[in-house]
Amino acid sequence: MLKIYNTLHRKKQEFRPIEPGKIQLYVCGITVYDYCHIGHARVLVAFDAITRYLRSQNWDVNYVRNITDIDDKILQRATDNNENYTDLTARMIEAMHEDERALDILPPNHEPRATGHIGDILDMIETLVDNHYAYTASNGDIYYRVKRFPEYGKLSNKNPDELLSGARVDSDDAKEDPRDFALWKAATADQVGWESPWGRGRPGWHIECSAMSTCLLGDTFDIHGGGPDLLFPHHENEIAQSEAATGKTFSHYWMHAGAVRVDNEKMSKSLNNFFTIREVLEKYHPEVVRYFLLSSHYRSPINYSEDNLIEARQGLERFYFALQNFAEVPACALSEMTLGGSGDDDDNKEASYYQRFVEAMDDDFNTREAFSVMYDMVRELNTLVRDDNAQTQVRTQTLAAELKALGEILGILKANPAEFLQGSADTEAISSAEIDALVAERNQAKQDKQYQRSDEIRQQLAEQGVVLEDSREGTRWRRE
RNA sequence: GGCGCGGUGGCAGAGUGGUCAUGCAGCGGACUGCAACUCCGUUAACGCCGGUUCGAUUCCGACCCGCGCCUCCA
Repeated sequence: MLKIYNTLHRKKQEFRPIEPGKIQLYVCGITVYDYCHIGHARVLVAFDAITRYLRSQNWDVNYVRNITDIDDKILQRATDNNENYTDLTARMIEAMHEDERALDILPPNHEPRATGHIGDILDMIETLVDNHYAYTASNGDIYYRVKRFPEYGKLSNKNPDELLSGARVDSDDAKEDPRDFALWKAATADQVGWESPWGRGRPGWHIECSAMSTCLLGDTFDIHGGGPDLLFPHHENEIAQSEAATGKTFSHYWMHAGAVRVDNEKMSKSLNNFFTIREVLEKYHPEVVRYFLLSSHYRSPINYSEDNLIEARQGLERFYFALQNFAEVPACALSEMTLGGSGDDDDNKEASYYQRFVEAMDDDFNTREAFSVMYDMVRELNTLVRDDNAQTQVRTQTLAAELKALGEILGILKANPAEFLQGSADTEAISSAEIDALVAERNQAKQDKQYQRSDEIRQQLAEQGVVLEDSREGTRWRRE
């Protein structure tokens, strides 16, 4: 039974789909005015693992993740760069897609753009105006009338009256009420804008998500997700807009990822202490980044630091150490996964590794718990490999296949083990060819019982961060 | 001030009313020409104070500390 923590009710709830077997999922995507950072990566990776898992359990997931490609920050940045805003967004969208491919993030089913849905946005605003949930202000902007939506604050658990007295809301003279927010902003002829019944203008920040989600998923859908800082006001405003416009419940479940911190400090645009995905990937293998992001629960705060990334790499290496004993790991269908931890096939009382994995993931996507099941598999696998014999060969192969199949659900263990452990040569001081040559020389020395020379070479390579491992099959090496 | 989250062994990080998380690191042993990998064993934790209970890290209450949101940010 799948359980999901629902921000709306602040508790874990059994998941009940609107339509059996189907999940309509909307996740707030990126406002494309800059490169994606590690906080974006967390949301992307979390929902990537979640959708992969749900699909593995035969849910028909319709995953929509939008791109906000018109917004004040975009216009500001384009002005600063002295370029057309569409050139800026096109470049950033391309960069975002590169980052996603690098992290092995599967594309969503739909990736709507705000500028592609201006008509839907205007339709929704018109409905809101007609129903007095919105009004035209003296400055030509159209604002949402928060006072008319009594449930305002239900997602972020805020009292509307207290929001009114909250001094930090800037009181704009044009607004009836300081809590009101813009649905449409008037634009002059020389500014970016679209024609509308209320004159030329552009959409406000929150309306595009209401319009696009309704357009693609219907008035009511199953799950709405996003980053932690979108909870208020963005998601609260989405609810206000959509539920006022349709008169129906907007989303049944709300999921929010935890914040990413950097060296134990809040990461934010204003503190300018954020790392872009491309910066991070220059230093760490994409799977290390994925593993790091999935090694704590998706709702917990997570701390981006050198130490934690190194630890993540070491954790991932344990999987690859086990897998490198196989020339090729066969594929394994999830329906065929039956192996349990006892090592005894007749023992049906013990839950299989796969059952335990599913149980962990069904519990609000507990990826860390899922990893611990996989580590149990690693231990058994290593033991089987060490005590290699004819009786256990089938189980060994099957276990390796199952491990890899589970890794695939989380988007890891897809690399070639040797390549993963050897690292990428172009960023390293010593080339693979040089290493191979030294290894060959050392093996000759070993054969000649010239152990002093052999140790010299080991030492020399160790200083360059290369570790040698002798085995029956020969010497293999990896970069630390 | 309002709302919310959390404090677990050296670090990271799950979980549970009563023998095990897990990973990294440490220690002892096996393996190895030496190592690495691996395996076996092992050390070590549940912020503080009360309460409920036969028994609480786990439930309840108070307290202390940290963090987030309330303003653009995933």
